[in-house]
Amino acid sequence: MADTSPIDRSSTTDRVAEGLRDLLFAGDLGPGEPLREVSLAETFGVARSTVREALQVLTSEGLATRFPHRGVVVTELSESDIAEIFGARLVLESAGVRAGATGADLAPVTRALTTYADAARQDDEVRTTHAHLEFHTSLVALLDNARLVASADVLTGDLRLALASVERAERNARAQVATHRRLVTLMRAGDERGAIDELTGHLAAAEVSVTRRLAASQ
Amino acid sequence: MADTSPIDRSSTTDRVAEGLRDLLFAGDLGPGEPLREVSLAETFGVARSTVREALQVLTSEGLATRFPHRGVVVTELSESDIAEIFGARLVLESAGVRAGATGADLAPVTRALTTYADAARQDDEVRTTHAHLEFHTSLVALLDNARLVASADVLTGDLRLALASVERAERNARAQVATHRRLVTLMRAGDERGAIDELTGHLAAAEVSVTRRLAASQ
DNA sequence: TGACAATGATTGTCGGACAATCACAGTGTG
DNA sequence: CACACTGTGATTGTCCGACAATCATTGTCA
Repeated sequence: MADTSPIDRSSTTDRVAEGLRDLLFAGDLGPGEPLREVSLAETFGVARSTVREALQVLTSEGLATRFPHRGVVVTELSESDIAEIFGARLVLESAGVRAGATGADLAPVTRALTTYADAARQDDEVRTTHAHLEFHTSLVALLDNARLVASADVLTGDLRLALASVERAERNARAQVATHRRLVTLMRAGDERGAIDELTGHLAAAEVSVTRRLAASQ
Repeated sequence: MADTSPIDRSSTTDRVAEGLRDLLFAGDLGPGEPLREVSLAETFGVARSTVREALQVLTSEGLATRFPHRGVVVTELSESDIAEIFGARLVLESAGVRAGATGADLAPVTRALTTYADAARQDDEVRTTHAHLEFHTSLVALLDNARLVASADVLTGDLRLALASVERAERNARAQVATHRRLVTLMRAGDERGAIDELTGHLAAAEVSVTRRLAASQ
């Protein structure tokens, strides 16, 4: 349990937070489920104060929500939350696409696209989803702005959380990849308008897909 | 000290965090200054664990920075940090301006502009600065997306922090107001391109101003 | 001068304690 | 029977004290 790796620079709090993130993303803890301090302290073998700090980290990332005097629960996303997340992503990613269509170095994006395509070809759902999100992050990264990338990461984290509890069937993975490849091509050609349109369409489609799946899971 | 207001729903941690924010924004605690847990606990009359939680809040807001085993210090912004902040603001606010130029209700923006102009007319520097930042936030608010507004708030918070230690001479307040008024006019006219250009120019000018002042303060 | 050890300050984590608050079940009353 | 009230247990919010680990600094010695 206490894996004291060669050089473990991370604090106990960080490790607990990481462990909790894993649980959430794996779907072991579904939205709305309470995160009790004492019980978590026991399972992780740490003090309650440490768990509290870890929970505060998760809360500041939006993965968990604190209700005063009632505890912390796994964040539940409403339909309007989903809409907000996709709206925010559109703002950030389209700004990245604009930069990409007007000169920014596209190498990182093409690299992300390649790994995405590879994962999809191998029908590895987990890796595919991850690579997909990585690709979108790479769009924001075109802006060369760590703060914006961090914001984008928070958004995708929230999404992963919402989707963890839902069966992640993305049968048309190949078609998805083609869409993204088209986006990159448009950027490379400097077609700003076209690239933005492609992105907008893709995100809109993804939003309805996510919303529908989420609604179905209740 | 313990002002038990009529209905005080806030936790001790929240109050300490708020107190710390006040100290930072007032410039009482300059960038780089350490925030010692025990000493803060004594001055606020609370336990060290409570201070730790408050410090974690400040840290997650970017106002403070934690160096493992060495403590928390007031965040110091480098020149590249400033550039990043303004870059991020441009992304968020120009998206808001786009929305404003294509139909979004401009009432909140005009209201913010009015209070800004009032403050500037009265030569109230503190209020003027605050209203100025409020105006820019209102641009992002046009997107009707709480997550993006929160991100914008963090950015302006970082800026306020950087400027707190610098003498806040904004002698040309009237000219500034005129710039913003022009921006609103362009939005109202639906001149997307023009409004974006106006915003871009304004932010660029502000960036050099801030950078210069910050460099001079060393 | 420069490597090294001793020292003091501070953080990271632990454990326990207790009041305040919440959720809920049981009780009594109209 | 509906409804307000009260008691009870669980949980959080906050406090306190403790101690090892780490860092910064100072003093020592080759």
